[in-house]
This record gives sequence, C-alpha cells and structure tokens, in this order.
Amino acid sequence: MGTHIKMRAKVKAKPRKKPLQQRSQLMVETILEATARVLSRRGYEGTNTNVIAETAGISVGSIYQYFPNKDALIAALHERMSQRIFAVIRDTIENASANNLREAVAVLVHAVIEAHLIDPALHRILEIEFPFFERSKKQGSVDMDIFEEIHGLLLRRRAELKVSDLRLAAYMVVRMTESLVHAAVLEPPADLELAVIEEGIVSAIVGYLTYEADPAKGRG
Amino acid sequence: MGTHIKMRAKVKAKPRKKPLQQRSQLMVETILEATARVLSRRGYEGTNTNVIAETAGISVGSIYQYFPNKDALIAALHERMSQRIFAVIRDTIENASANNLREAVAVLVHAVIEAHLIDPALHRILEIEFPFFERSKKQGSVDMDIFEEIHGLLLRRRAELKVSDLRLAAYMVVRMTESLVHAAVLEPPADLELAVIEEGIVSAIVGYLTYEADPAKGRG
Amino acid sequence: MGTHIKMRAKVKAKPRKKPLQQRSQLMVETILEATARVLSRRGYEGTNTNVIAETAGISVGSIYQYFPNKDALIAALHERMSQRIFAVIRDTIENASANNLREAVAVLVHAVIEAHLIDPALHRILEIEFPFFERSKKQGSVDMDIFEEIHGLLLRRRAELKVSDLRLAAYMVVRMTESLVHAAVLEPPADLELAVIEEGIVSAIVGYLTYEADPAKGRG
Amino acid sequence: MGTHIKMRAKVKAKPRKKPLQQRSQLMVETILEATARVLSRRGYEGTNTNVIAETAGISVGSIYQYFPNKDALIAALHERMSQRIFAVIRDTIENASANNLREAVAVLVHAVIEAHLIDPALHRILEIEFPFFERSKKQGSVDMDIFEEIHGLLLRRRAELKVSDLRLAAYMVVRMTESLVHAAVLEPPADLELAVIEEGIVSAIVGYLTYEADPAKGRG
DNA sequence: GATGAATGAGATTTCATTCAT
DNA sequence: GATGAATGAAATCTCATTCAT
Repeated sequence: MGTHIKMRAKVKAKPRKKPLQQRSQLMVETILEATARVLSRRGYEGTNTNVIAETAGISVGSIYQYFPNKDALIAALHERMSQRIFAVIRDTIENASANNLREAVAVLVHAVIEAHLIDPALHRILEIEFPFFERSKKQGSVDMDIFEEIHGLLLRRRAELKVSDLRLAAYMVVRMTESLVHAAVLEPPADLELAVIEEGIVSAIVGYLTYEADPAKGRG
Repeated sequence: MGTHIKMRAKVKAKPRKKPLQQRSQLMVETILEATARVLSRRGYEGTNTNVIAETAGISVGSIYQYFPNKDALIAALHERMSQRIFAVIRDTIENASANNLREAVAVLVHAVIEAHLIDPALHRILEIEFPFFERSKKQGSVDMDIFEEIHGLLLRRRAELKVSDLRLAAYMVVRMTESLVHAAVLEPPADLELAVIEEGIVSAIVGYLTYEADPAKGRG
Repeated sequence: MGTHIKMRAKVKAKPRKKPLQQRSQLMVETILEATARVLSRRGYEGTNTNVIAETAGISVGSIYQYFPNKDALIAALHERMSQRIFAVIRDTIENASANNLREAVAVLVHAVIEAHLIDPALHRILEIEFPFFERSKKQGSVDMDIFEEIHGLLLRRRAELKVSDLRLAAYMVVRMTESLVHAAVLEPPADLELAVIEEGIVSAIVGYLTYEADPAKGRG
Repeated sequence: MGTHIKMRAKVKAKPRKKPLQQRSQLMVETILEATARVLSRRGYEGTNTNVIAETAGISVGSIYQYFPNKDALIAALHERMSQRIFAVIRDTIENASANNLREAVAVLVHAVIEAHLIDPALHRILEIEFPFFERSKKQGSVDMDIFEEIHGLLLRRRAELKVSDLRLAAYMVVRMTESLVHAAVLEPPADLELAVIEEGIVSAIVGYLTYEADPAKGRG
C-alpha cells in the first residue's frame, strides 16, 4: 500500500450512458448545474461529490449513474463550457458584418469577454485550476473547432493581413484572445479599466496581423 | 451542519524560521528540491508531504520545521521560481544591447522561453495548476517587479513605439510574453515548431507596440 | 510563528444527523457503546477514533457520519450518562417514600452510589478526566435539572431543615452528593469500607441541613 | 506498530537527578514555572514540551535533563502544588488559635480557598484535568499528610465533636474541604457569592462533625 | 433507477523524545 | 551540561466510491 500514486489517472472519462431519455437528460442537467454552482463557490478542492449531490438535491449514487468519477464530471462541465464559448465565437464570426479587420477582431474579442463575464470564478477554475492532465485529452477537439473558425475568418480577411502563414496566425489569434481575455477578466489589474484592456487586446491582435516584418516599409 | 467551506484558506505562509545557519539552509534547499521533483512528476494533487519527505530522504517532521503547511511549501517554491524568472528577465533586459525594438523583444521572449524549458512540467503546475487563491497574495510583488522592468524598457525605447499609454503597453507586453510563452511551451501545438511560434510571439508584441490605430496611414 | 493555541476549541458539537431511522439509531448506539468501552479501558488520551471504530466493528468514516469530531462523540456519551444519573436521582426522589429526612437522603445517596458503581472507570473519565472546557457548555442543563429536583425535595422537607437559604442548600447537597460519592467510589481509601463512607456522606448532608448555626441552642 | 497503546504508562516518574547544585536547582525552578504558566494558559492538551522550553527560555533538551518525560514534569508540578496546599493547611491549623470548632474549621476552609484563588486555572488542570493514573501514585503521600493533620485537629477538638469514628471523620473533612472548595472556586455557580458558599462549606463540615445520629436528642 | 449509509485508504499535522554537536 | 534540529509514530478527519435496499 504505502505510496499509492493518486494523480488523475482514471482513464475512462466518457459518460456511462448517453442519456437519451428525458428523465436522464434532466438528471445530467441537474448534476452539471450543481457542479457548476459548487465549483464556482468553493473552488476545485472545496468541491466534492457529496456536496454536489446535496446541492443538486439528489443522491451521490445518482452522480455515479451518469459519470464514472468526479473528474469525468468536471470534464463534462468543462466540455460544455468550451462548447458554449465556441458557439459564441462561431456565431459572432458568422453573424458579424464587420467593415474591416479591426472591427471584426473587436467584435470577436468583445464576445469572448462577454462570455467570460458570466461566471468568471467558474471559468477560472475550469480553465485554469482544473487539472491539466484531463484537459488536453478532450479540450483538443473544441480548440480545433475554434481554430478552424478563426482560420476561416483570416482566410476571408486575407487581403487585409500582412502575416504570411495563416495557420500560425490563426493559432496566435486564438491564443492571444483566450489568454489575454482570461487575464483581463480573471486577474484584472487594479489600475486599468477592462474597456481599456479590451482595446489593447484588439490592438495587439490587429497589430500582429498587420505587422510587416520587413523594415523596408518603414516600420518596426 | 457539515458544509464547512475549506478552500485554500490557510492564511499563514511564512517560513517558520529564518534559515540562517548552514544546516538549516541546506535542509530548506533539500526540501524545496524534493518538492519540485515530486510536483513535477506527480502534479499538485499527487503531491503529499510524506512523499516529499521520502524523496528528500528526510522525515516529514522536518518539513514542518521549516514550513507551516503544505501550501506554504509550494508557495515558497513558486516564489523562488518567480524570482528566478524575474532575474532572467531583468538580466536580459539590462545586459542585452539590442539594436532595435524587435531585437530587444526577441531577446526577451527568447530568454523567457529558455527559462520555461528547464522544467516545463513544474512551471505548468506552479503557474497554472497551483491553487489560484494562494497565488495572488505573494506573487503580486514579483509581477510588479517584472512590470516595472518592462515599463522601463518601453520608456527607453519610447521613440520606436506607436502606443501612447506606456503603462497599458507594459501590462500587455507582460501578459503576452507570459501567456503566449506558457501556451507555446506547455501546450505545444502539434503542427507548429517552437521556433516559429517564438517568432510569432515577437511579431505580436512588436506589432502591438508599433500598431498605429489611425486608419489615415492606410492600415487596419 | 508556530505558537498556535490549540486547546479544546472545536466548537461544533451537534450530531451531524438526527438518527431517526432504525439503522442509524443502531449505529449511534454501537458507536457510543464502543466509545464507552474504549474510554473505560484506555482513558481519555488512550482513546482514538480508529480504536473506537475497530472496537465497534465499523469504519472510522461511520463515526464521522454521526459525530463531527472526537470530542463531540465523547460529549454525547457524557450527556447520555448525565441523563441517566439524572433519571436515577429523579426516580429515586419521586418514588421513595421516606419517613424522614435522613432516610430520604440515604436513599438518594445510595442510588447515586449505585449508579457510579456500574462503570466507575468510565465515570472517572467522563466526569473528571474529560476536558473541562467542553463540559461546562452542555452539562449545565442536566446539572440544572438535578439542582431543581433536589431543590424540590428540600422544599417538601422544609419542616425538617434548619438551613434558611434553600437554594444554597440545594447547591450544597448536589455538590456534596456528587463530590463525595465520586471520591468514595473512584478513589476509595484503603482503610474505609464503602458502606461506612456512605453513612458518613448521609450524615454530612443531613448534618448540614439540620445544623443550627445559632450557638444559643448549645451547639457548634 | 498497529495498535500501540499510548496511555500514560511511562512508569518512571522520578527526577533524573537530585538537583543539588545551584544552577540545576535554578533550572528545575525555571522549568516548573514555565510549565505552570503554559498549563494555566493553554490547558493540558495545549501544553507541550516545546512550548514549555520556549516559555522557559531554554532548550527542550534541558527539560529531559531533569525530567524523564512530560508527565513526570507535570507530576512534579502537581506534587509541588500539593505540598504548598499542605503547608497552608498545616500552618493554618498549627498557628490558628480558634476559640471553638466552627472557628477552627472556618479558618481552615478560608485558607484552602485562598490557596485555590491564586491560580484557579492551574489548580483545575492539575487537580482535575490531569490524567488520573499518574495522580494516584504520588499524590497519596501528601494526601496522607493532610489527612494526619486534620486527624490531629479533630483529636484535639474531640470534646466538641459528636462523631465517633475520628478517622472516618478526618477523611470526610478532607474530602469535603477539597471537593467543595474546588467546586466553589473552579465552577462557581452564577447566582451564589463565594462568601456565601464558603459559609455553607463551613456549616456542612461543622454540621457533620456535630451531627447526632441519635433521634432521641430531637434532631434529624 | 435512485438512494445514502458505510467504507477505508490516505492526507495533513503534531509533538514527545533523541542525540550529534 | 545545554542545545535544538531531526525524527517518525500516531491521531484526526475527508471524501470518492460502492452496494444493499
């Protein structure tokens, strides 16, 4: 016994059953909602299945009916939130009729900020505090979707860009948007208005996309 | 009634005794080293004081001779790493004789990447997974130091910049450097070389600093 | 700094759940019984939750399902014993048809001695060794009940008493009974029979109650 | 290992060396004083050798130079306090020139109360909370001394007493004095003045000593 | 399917005691 | 003799998970 390594090594992370029935669907919803609430209020360590069950007004056993273990539960919540953010990004990009690059980026950044302002604490935990290991697995897919969406946007705005490698550019835009918004919303500096930072983020992204490495053109 | 909120609230985080003597200093060193190793290999949750002691080849009691609790121990390690990164940044900025802005930024970004490449796993845990709450307290000071250093750099390079608010700019540069380097090193995308991303980061920062919001100049 | 005062300060002392169901009731019973046995055999410090669980043939977790901490567990046992002693006193007083004061007191003292002879070791620990702090809180109420019972007895026997302040008298009788019985049962002197001491206690109480402070009557 | 019974079973309880030298004597004094202070302020459980050493301004090691273990240390303090109380009792009895029994008892009770009022908290811990086991051993001798002193007093006052068995009477007087004073000082009832209780105690003792069991004399 | 009492491995932390310096 | 860093057994309490009802 002695040194039993715990780690988040429970490999299985798929819901035990696809809840197609109504009642099941409702149950899963209830559980996930309670998980979000508890997580948001108590943080990752303060969260435990018993409290989640209590908060959800159900029994612990029921959680295990739908999720193989605690981490799968949180992973599901995480997945769901990622999906939502992706939806926001996709809708924003597809619906927005921006006149120019900056406007397009501004709309995107604004939408992402809005999405993070709904429950910053939960975002923080899910996207930052939540164990890394588990993340990489799943998260990839949504990240990919977001990447593709941005990549598409850049393709369409190709004419306004100075960067050459659009895949790199898409990666950079995704990273910049997510990272800088996270920082701005979750660890807001005392002396800077969110609106000001928001503009800064937009400028950074546009600045990057329109940055001409060649000094011949009189920049840099 | 049982719903006692735990959270990471252990307030005290000062080393129990200032290790001035040799033996003490050595002990602290040993403990911190073991902590780093265990943390790096097992992650935050997989880390416990017994394993640390075992790894260090000492007794658990000795850990508590120097650190009031587990989190204080990790916080100390975190602090130390922050200090080191700061030192790298400061040295880089102060020693580098860059010819132009891009070069200066390139050197900085490179140095930060180097620093993160030493033990990425440890960085990940300390800077990302490590409980958020505890962080904000201490970490602030080092973050401030870094901010000031960057701010100074920008002041000196003022002539080459287009951004007007240098404090906002410094904040942005700090965030961009840290966030983008983290992402690049800790979650490297499969299809992009680190060197390529590195250049992208430099471009993003320089692009931001030299971005001219005014559309009159035919940009944006 | 390290000098954190511990003391018995765990405030909460309420059972975690009201054991109404059968199984629960049984569990609580089992736990309390085991606690009594362990306490009686090993003393307060020698008692720990693991041993209690082992003795009860249950898991430690089950103890914490019903009691928030070790002291609450012992407090519950203490409360229960106090209640029992009170019941003995009340029944004795209410049922006994004593012809005179001395007889009434004798019956009372005898009953209390009997109650203490069941498990002297346990009494010793619960009433003497058990941390003082915790006690005062709860115990008060039962002590009050006992006081009132005795006070009532004195009121009824008023005619046979010489003491004027019946509240003081009740306090004295309670104290004398408890203290002297404790001493007699728990620290029996080698050269005195319990029966002899018992008579002594009765005499002391009656002597007190019928003692005429006024020297005019030729006493003192 | 498994179930190692702790209990206060460390048998040896004699100071390791008779501290004849000045320095040693001083050391023992310092240690005992610190022990009293810590005990008084933190209670039995809150007291530990490290804190005692710190309070005494010495090293833990030094404690073990003079006392084989923690309990021996406390036992020594207890012994010392018992001795002091005994001294008070002896001096009181021997010096007091009481006119009658009641006065003699009154002086005795008053002296014991005074002794307890110096540091009630310490008395409580030493005489009530301090593990029972250890007590019986040592305490016996002082208790004996006190018993003899009281016995002597009763012998001298024989003429004023109605009780026949003076050894039983001495036992009762000792018990009543100690128990009732303890209760009065350490658990003072809210609604009774100490002075009033003091008189009550005196009456109880005198009442007992002069109580005539024979109903023929019109009492009881 | 739902329940929730029971489980028990395991983690943190304390502190009496030792012993090299 | 004094020191105090180091030790490590042991205690309390938590919580993910199971399974009988």
